[in-house]
Amino acid sequence: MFKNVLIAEDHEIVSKSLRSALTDLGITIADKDYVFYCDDAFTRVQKALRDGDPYELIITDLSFDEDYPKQKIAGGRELIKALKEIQPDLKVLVFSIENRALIANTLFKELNIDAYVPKARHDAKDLKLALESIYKNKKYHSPNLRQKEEYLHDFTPYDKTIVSLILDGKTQKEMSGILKQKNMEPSGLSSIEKRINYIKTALNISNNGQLIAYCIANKVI
Amino acid sequence: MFKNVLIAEDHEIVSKSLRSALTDLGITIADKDYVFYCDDAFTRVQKALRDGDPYELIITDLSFDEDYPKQKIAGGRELIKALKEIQPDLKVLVFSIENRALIANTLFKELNIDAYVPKARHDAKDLKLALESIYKNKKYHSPNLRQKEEYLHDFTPYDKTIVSLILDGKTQKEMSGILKQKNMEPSGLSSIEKRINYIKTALNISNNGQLIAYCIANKVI
DNA sequence: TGCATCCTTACGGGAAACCGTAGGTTGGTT
DNA sequence: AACCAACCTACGGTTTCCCGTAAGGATGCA
Repeated sequence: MFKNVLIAEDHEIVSKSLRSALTDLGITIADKDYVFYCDDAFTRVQKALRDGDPYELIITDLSFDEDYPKQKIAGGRELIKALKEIQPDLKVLVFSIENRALIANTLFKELNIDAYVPKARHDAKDLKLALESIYKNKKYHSPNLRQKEEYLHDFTPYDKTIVSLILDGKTQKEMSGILKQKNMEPSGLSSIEKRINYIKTALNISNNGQLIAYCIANKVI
Repeated sequence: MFKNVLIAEDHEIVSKSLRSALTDLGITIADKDYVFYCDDAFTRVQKALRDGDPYELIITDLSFDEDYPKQKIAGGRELIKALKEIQPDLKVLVFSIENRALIANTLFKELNIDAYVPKARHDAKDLKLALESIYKNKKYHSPNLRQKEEYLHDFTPYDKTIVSLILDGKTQKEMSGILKQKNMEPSGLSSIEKRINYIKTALNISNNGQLIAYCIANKVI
C-alpha cells in the first residue's frame, strides 16, 4: 500500500477522519502529511520532491474556503494543475462534496486525476476501494456519482465567453466589440445572436435568466 | 455535559469524525445515536421520547443527498421543524457546509435553533465551544460565519415571485397576466417593469442574467 | 372639502433582443 | 475554373424590454 500520502482538506473534521481512515488501511499519516491550505500542499510536495522522498498520492478537496492571508492557489483544480507540473507522476484522488459525474469526468479528462470519490453516505468504503484501485494503477470512478444527467449542449470556450459576458451585463452589441478585441471568431453581432439562440433551443429554454441558471447549476462557468 | 445526543449526518466520514469528537468531550455516542437519514433521526427522537429517555441535543446537517427509497423528510430544515413539534425543548446544533450568516440567522429566527457551526478549517474547536455554550442554555453563533455580506435588497415574496417567473421563461407581459390570476398586486405590466428595474438598480446590475445569478448565489429562490 | 402624497397603471418613444433572408468568404472537390 | 457546402455577417422587420411621463385612485391630514 502507499507509503507517502498527502491530505489537502480544509475542514478539520473531515481531515481528521480521513487520517484515521487511512491509518486503518495501514497508511501512516504524520503531522507533515496533512494541510489545510492549497499553498501548503504545494510547498510540501515541492519539498518532498527536493528531499528525494516524493509523495505518491495526494488526496484533495476541490473547494477551499477563503482565508487570510489570501492564498495563491485558490482551489483543488488549480492545486492539481500546479502539482502535475512539478511532479507529473503524482497520483491524485479528489474527495469532494460535488457528486455530479460531469464535473468528475472533466477532471479525469483535463487534469488526468486517478480517482474521484464524492463525500456521501458510504464514502469510507468508497475511499478504501479507490485507494486499492489506484495503487494498482487503475483509475477509480466512484459508483456514487450521479450519472444520469446528460448534457443537452456542450459549452465550447466560445459559448462560455458569451455566457460570462452576459453575466457581466454586456449587451450583444458590446459583446461583438469585445470579441473582436479578443480576436475571437465569430464576432459579428448576428453570429452572437444566433449562437445564443442555438444554445437556448438546445437547452429548451427561452430567456437569459434560465441560461444563466443552467450554467451555474452545471458549473459551466 | 450532555448525555443523550443524536447525530444526523449523511456523510460517513463526517459522521465518524463527529462521533470521535464528541467522545473526546466525554459524550457517549452509541450505535443508536447516529443516523444517515432524516427519517431515521425523526424515528429515533420519537422513540426515545416514548421510552422516557429523550434526547437532549441533536447535531444535524442541512443538506442530505437524495437516496432511494425516497425519504419523507428531505433536509435538515424540515427535520428540525418536525422535531420541534414533537419535542420543543430538544436542542439543535446545525453543522453544515453553508457559511453564510444570513442562512444561519434565518434558522435561529425561524426554527429557534441553538447553535450554528459551519464546516470549516477549525470546526472541531468551534464545535466544542458550541456544545459548551448550549449546555449552559446559551445560543452559539460561530465566529466563522461570513458576516460581511449585507443585503443590498430585501426580496419580498412579490419579488421572489417575479424572479421565479423569469426563471420560468415568462415575458413581462405574461407575468402581468399570471399575477392577475394569482391576485397579486401590483400586476400592471408597468409596475412589474419598474419593480425589476428597481431591484436591478439596488443591486447595481444591468440584466436579468445577473439578477438570476445573484438570486441563486444568495439562495433567494 | 381641499390638498398633498403615494401607489398603480396606461401610454409612447427608443433601445435591445429576436428571427428570417440574403450576400460574401473560405476551403475543399471534381 | 466551376461548383458546393459551411460558415460568417449585414440588413430589416417584429417583439420584448427599458424608461420617462402623466393620468387615475386611495389615503391621510389640515
